[in-house]
Amino acid sequence: MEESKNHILQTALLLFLEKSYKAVTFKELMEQTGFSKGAFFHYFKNKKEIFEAVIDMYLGHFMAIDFTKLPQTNLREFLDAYFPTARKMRTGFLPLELVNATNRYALMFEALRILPDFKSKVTRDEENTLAAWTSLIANARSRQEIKTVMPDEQLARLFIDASHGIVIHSIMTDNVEAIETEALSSWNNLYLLVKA
Amino acid sequence: MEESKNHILQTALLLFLEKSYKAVTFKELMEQTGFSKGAFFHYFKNKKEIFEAVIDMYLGHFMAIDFTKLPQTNLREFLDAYFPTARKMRTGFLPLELVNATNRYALMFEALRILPDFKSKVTRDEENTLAAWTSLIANARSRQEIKTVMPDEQLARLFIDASHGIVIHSIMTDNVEAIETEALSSWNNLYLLVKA
DNA sequence: TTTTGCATACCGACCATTCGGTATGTTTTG
DNA sequence: CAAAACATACCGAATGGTCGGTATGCAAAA
Repeated sequence: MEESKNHILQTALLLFLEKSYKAVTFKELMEQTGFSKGAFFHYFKNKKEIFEAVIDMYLGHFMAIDFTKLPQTNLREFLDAYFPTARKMRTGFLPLELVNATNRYALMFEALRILPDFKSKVTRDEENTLAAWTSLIANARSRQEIKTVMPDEQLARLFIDASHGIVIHSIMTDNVEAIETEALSSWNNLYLLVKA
Repeated sequence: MEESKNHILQTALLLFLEKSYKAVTFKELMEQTGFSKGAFFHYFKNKKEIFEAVIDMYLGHFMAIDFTKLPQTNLREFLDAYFPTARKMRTGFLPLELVNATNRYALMFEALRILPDFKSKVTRDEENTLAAWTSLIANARSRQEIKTVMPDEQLARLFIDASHGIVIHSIMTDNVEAIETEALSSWNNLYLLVKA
């Protein structure tokens, strides 16, 4: 039961990652999962409920990072630990090559438009992220690791927006392989600007 | 002829902005334009060709900014002039409220996945943007407006990525109205960090 | 100057296919 | 044997696309 349902959800996630909601059909879902149509309607009420379940799972496993697993006082250590930790969170769950940046963002936008409840979850996630960074910055400042007149939250925003922006820029320049490297480079530049 | 075709394209753009390619149907296109199905197939070979034409028009009128219309040596003036210029480019063409950030990015992602040629155009656009910013930074540095050890292009990236990232962050925090304000604030913070 | 011929612009009925969804099985499992 | 886990057959609606037709304009021919 739980196994079949998970199999359906993982397969559906891969499809929804590469195509829009409407573009994914039961035909494909059946082919990719090996299940018949009856199985789908046994576990889910309709197509939208499958999509909702997929997004729920996706949000839990892929979107936000668990900041408690990262250094919370030392900014330098935080930056260096970020991507290894992020990568570890996701491995073992899905073929990560398919979960590339373009598809991840496309899926987020699709969910934002289709699922009314999704927006508030994303908002909460992003606010938590901002809070975590802000607290980190404040700690780094009080430890005199950094020194600047910029308020904590605004500096936190510079780091966060840089990481979002690098993804978009990398997508647009067809250079998604370099996202981690470029993010580290930009974070480092920011860091040097505010280092005490 | 040209008028009818434009009417179709503008109406189709609005639909493709708010829904995915597959989710937009001829039924809706007919209702919104007032044209019959025959008209569409008179002007276009099929649905995909309509989408392509829409994206072509969209790219020309909405995406990139004309950097020649902006100050190219003074960074401060450039930042202040950016959004007024950008806004001017777009007015008079479509109801801009509908062309909000979420829909614009969603359309870009959809086009990236559906139209094979789109990626290269976006890439070229983004590379031009980077070149323009880099040149601007170089000028500002040689005028001693700014002073930092960071290379021109990397500093340009910080500004560009900040603007992309702010859009994403604003979408995720459901705060798209504030995009311009926040971008100006972040740009200003960056500016203060590197000002001579 | 009128008529003929043809191209353009558009309509709407029609078509095959595909879609999501249901109703009814059959098999497996506890 | 009863309930859960599927499979199969089928349905109505919607989809993208076609096709024959018409109304209008415009240029060449008479």
